[in-house]
Amino acid sequence: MRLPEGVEWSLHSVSLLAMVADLEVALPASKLAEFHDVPRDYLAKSLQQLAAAGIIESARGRIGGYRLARPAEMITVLDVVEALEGSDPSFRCTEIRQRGPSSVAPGSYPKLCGIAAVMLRADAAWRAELAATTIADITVQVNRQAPPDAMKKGAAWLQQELESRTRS
Amino acid sequence: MRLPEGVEWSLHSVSLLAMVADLEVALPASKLAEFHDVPRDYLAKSLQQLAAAGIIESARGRIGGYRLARPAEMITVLDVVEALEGSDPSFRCTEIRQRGPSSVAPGSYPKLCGIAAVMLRADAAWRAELAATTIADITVQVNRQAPPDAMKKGAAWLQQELESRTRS
DNA sequence: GTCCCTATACTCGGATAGCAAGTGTCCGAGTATAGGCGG
DNA sequence: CCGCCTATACTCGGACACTTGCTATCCGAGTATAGGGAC
Repeated sequence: MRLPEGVEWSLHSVSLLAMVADLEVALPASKLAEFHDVPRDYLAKSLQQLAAAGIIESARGRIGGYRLARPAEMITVLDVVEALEGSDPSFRCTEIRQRGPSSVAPGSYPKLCGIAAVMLRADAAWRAELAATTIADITVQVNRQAPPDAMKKGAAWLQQELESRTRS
Repeated sequence: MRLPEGVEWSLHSVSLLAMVADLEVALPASKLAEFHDVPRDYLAKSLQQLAAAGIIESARGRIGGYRLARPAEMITVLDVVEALEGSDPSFRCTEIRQRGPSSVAPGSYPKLCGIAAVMLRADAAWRAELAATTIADITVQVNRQAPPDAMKKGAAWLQQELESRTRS
């Protein structure tokens, strides 16, 4: 069981979008990919899913790109993960208890077998933990813990790249 | 992110082994597969992993098969899952924060970036939930909630299949 | 000088290959029993 | 009749195809700007 790379890239990208939200500019997928040094076109695939889920907004055209669709405080890590992975639990009960030589009438089984119950409980705990942190929390921590030099370099790179992209 | 089918099959198989532990007989993979109506050879693959992890014991030969390696109270659901999936977290941080135009000397970054911290926290919560339930808990719940008819049919089938398998 | 129009450069979006992992199956290695043979 | 030996039937264990989903890439659709031309 492995989460796709796109999850990590998306979380970093959304966090970056949150940090530049004040600038009122849209960051194109190419810049997001370059900033994180990841494949542009594949990252774009994930960004499209985030846009379809209403987490970020896309704008086409010359000064197009992506921006947050709502404040970072209202975007949880779970929102991002579920936009990419879906909301189905990782464990899927195929009801094998109802098959084989011990099977009886389907209606006589309890709704959920004990094994599925445990797995779903664990899945719920996982999601609850992801829902407890917002993108805003991430940015606060980044601003607090990231190396000052890295912050300056990143800000400088962004400012240079975004010159002549002032929103009319 | 999807858990393999083998996880479900293994949990059911281990639970069944726990319920017949008193009989002092070994259940072969073929019987376990038939009981759950799943592919025998592929289930065997999972059972081998469980045996390698020390959760169940295998015996070859005419009256061979699998049995629990220790009491069901000492086998958690997490033990079974990790025997199959490994103990690596589902999220793997590739340290993309250290790449791209904002990168600085590797030593200056905090040990764990905020995003990885959240994901690993969620992973820990998932594992903690799985570790809180033992196979013995599962069997208790099965004995309590399973349809009595199914229990009887299963017991009868087992008794017939296991005739002439009395452990010397 | 001002307005409008067109060409352009840049963007997102979906469709198209390559690869790893999950899924399913097969055959060989190993062992306890059952039957036959010899004493 | 009793003990030993061999053949057998059954088991686990690892090696071999197939399918699904993740990874990576390409090309077409759409839009705001910039420049040039007409008034």
